[in-house]
Amino acid sequence: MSTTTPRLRKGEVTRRLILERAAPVFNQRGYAGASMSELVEATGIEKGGIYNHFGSKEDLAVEAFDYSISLIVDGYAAVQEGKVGLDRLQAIIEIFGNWSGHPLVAGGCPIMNTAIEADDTNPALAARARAAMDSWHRLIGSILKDAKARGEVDGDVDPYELATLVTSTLEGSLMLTRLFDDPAYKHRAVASLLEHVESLRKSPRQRKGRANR
Amino acid sequence: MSTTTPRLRKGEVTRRLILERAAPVFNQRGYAGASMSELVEATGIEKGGIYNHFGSKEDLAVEAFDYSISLIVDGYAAVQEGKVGLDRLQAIIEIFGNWSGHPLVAGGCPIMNTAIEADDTNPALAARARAAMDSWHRLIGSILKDAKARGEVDGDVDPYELATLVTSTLEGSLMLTRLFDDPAYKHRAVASLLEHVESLRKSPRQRKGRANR
DNA sequence: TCATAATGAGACCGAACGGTCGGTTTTCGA
DNA sequence: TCGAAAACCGACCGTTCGGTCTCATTATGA
Repeated sequence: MSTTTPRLRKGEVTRRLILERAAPVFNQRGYAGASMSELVEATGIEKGGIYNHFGSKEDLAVEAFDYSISLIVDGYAAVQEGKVGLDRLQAIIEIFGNWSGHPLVAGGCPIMNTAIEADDTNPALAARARAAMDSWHRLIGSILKDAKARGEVDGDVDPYELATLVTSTLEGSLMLTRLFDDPAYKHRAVASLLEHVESLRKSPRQRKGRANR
Repeated sequence: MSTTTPRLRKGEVTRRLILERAAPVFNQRGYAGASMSELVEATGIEKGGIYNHFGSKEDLAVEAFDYSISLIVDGYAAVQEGKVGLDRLQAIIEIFGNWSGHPLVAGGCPIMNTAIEADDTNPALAARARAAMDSWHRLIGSILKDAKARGEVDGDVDPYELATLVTSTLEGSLMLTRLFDDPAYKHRAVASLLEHVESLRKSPRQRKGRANR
């Protein structure tokens, strides 16, 4: 009616609702561990209704994964707003240890969960996980490039090295935190990474290049 | 008769064979992803034979996990032989990046795989994963304690911090390496950790105690 | 308004699931 | 050597799996 009718088809609304509700189920129980009957219960949509929108359980899982990733992308985009250079990276690292109470999607990092389950079993899901991880690494790479352009860090800091270190440490610590249900693991990793990133900053007297290794 | 006859019962041989062959199946396909028919195929033992030795699929999975862990414990014990102090830790970190060709058990780290899959779905398996991770952390802690006793590192280096950092980074990088099928991720993490551990060593002129901070 | 396309419910399908069990074969101590 | 115990097989069980299909109902554009 009144202004701004997005004119959303009914079916499209249902489709999105299914994705919203299926995403955490897949993320918590895994692809093989999540059954259609669980998905029916979680979505409130009967099986025929679900299959009206998605061709197969795998199709649904792939789209649900992409939906989860979109939440994460948005979330990490938000925390960088108004920051520049290395501050952006540090903001990302910091927030990683802080959505404990309100995780972006229940069940831990969907990229890691999917990577671990799908690498030997589900090529389609593994490919999406690779794509998501690639984009995450590009984000870190671009931040580092930005920081270099601003003269915050030396040019010889390797973006691959940094992205690998940050990602590995954060993901690994999240695994530990979830396994032991103790955020301390995550906090330790965050502290260590923040320190590491801080150490990359050129101090004024380091201008001459890196003498130490 | 003679003290504990080695005389291995036939059934015990079969039982161990089942565990040996089931372990990589569970590790690669996950608990939910591995079906009894796959296990029958992998072990060469019919279903009735398997259930003759294990009460349920879950029992088998738990014992197979413990078997995988025993391989890992033995493997990491071997690489420390003849080393002392921080060298032990560095040997562990180095070897982590080097069983690429001959992994201890196919499908990646069983602790991480199990932690990721089981934390929200299978309390029994999650508990075993916690126990295994605990023991791993204690190993790192004891190495650090040893290194402190030998005067290699300062007393205020926190063992929890170090164990978390090493474990997180190694596990996370293994996940990346498997996701992209590229050992470079693992190698970068190993290099970074070796450097970090090296930096913990007291240089001779640091003997007086830590004046800074 | 009304024809019709879109949507959703739920009964239904064959296959595969984890698990059981009676019967046969193998093992091994006496 | 022999017989009881151990080990093993594979048909079979009820259940649940992912997926299909028909048929009301609802939404929508002309």
